[in-house]
Amino acid sequence: MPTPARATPPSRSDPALRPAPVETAPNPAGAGLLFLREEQLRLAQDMIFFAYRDLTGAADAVLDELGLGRAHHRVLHFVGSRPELTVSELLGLLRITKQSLARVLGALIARGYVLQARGARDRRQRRLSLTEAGRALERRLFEAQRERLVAAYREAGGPAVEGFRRVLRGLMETDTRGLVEPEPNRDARR
Amino acid sequence: MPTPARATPPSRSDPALRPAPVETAPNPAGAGLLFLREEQLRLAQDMIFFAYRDLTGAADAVLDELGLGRAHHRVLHFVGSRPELTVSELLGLLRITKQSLARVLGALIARGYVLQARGARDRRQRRLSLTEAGRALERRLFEAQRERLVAAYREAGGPAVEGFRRVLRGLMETDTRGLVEPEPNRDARR
DNA sequence: GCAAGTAAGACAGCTTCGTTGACTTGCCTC
DNA sequence: GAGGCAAGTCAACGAAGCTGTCTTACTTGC
Repeated sequence: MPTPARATPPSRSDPALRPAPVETAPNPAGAGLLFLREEQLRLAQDMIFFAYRDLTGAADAVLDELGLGRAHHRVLHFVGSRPELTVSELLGLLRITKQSLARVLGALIARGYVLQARGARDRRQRRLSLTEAGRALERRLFEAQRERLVAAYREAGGPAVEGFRRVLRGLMETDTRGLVEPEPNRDARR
Repeated sequence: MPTPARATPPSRSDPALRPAPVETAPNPAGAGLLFLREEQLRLAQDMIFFAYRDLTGAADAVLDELGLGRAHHRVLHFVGSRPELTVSELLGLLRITKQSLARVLGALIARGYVLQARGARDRRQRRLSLTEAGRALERRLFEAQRERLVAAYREAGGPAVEGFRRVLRGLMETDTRGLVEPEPNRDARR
């Protein structure tokens, strides 16, 4: 889902913009172990889009101020939470090409937000980490989103959060799920 | 969160790329009506990113085949589920500028996927809808994502889905929530 | 009936962020 | 020492955002 953009809504007014009800047989009679009517799935698509759009958008003010883009934010986010990350690991997380990353990462290094250090075991690698300024910026960006996250979790309540995680986990590709496991049976080597 | 991109992961290998544990006081003792430790929130950010990235990516094969992009998909999606949508309503949903939309929408009209018709009550408006070809394409795109959605919902189970919705709803801006209400107390006028 | 405001679209130009392919350098592993 | 992987670089391109200004057609309110 391409990044929802950053325009100020030209007409935010009042819209009664709910999705039209789908004209299907009203619950295919017996089909429903789970209410997987198409309309439900489409609603999920909408909600994921809106949530992503708005959570993302919450950090824009900070980014604009510094002349950075959302791509920079993503890099700061991942480098921040996974210090010693290598370039190719980062590429795999973001799922973009080396060239796309190079521009963004280069800018962050040039501005003194990110550090590179040759890997100790494998000196071809560049292990990435945040500088002090990088940590500070990442924190500002995080804070900008934090309120929204906290409010959503708190309003929804504990069991809802548990369900939220379960579903999101199922939406991810199987080989990515290991990155967000609750139980940290981590082993030493990378 | 800018659109996750469409590159083939250059090195998808094996990474033990979990986020590093945050060194904080291990659960601020009594603070937790809800486990809102920072680490939990960061995990949510990761999961939302990955889920969005992968759900979005599921439709790419179809889009590539037709030389369309994710922006086209978003337009087809919203026009498909909200027939008679006006241009400014669509702008409000996508949160992009008129010019950005014009390019994408223009392409879809030129290729015969989307129709415009002057509004009956207000003839300045152009109400959008899908042509037969547009409906067919939108369906193909939907099917490409459906499997993933169904699997996630089914694995997670009913209560989890309910929680998933509650949290997503809380992440959205308040004035967008009305668009995804379960109870349709819709009124006639738009 | 006219003025003001709104919906849509067009033109011009820019930026960000994605893409490809080819090539180099350094380093590890066998 | 050969082969292969990690990283970086150059060149060129394309998609999809953004800005601001302007026109046209239409509605609405006075």
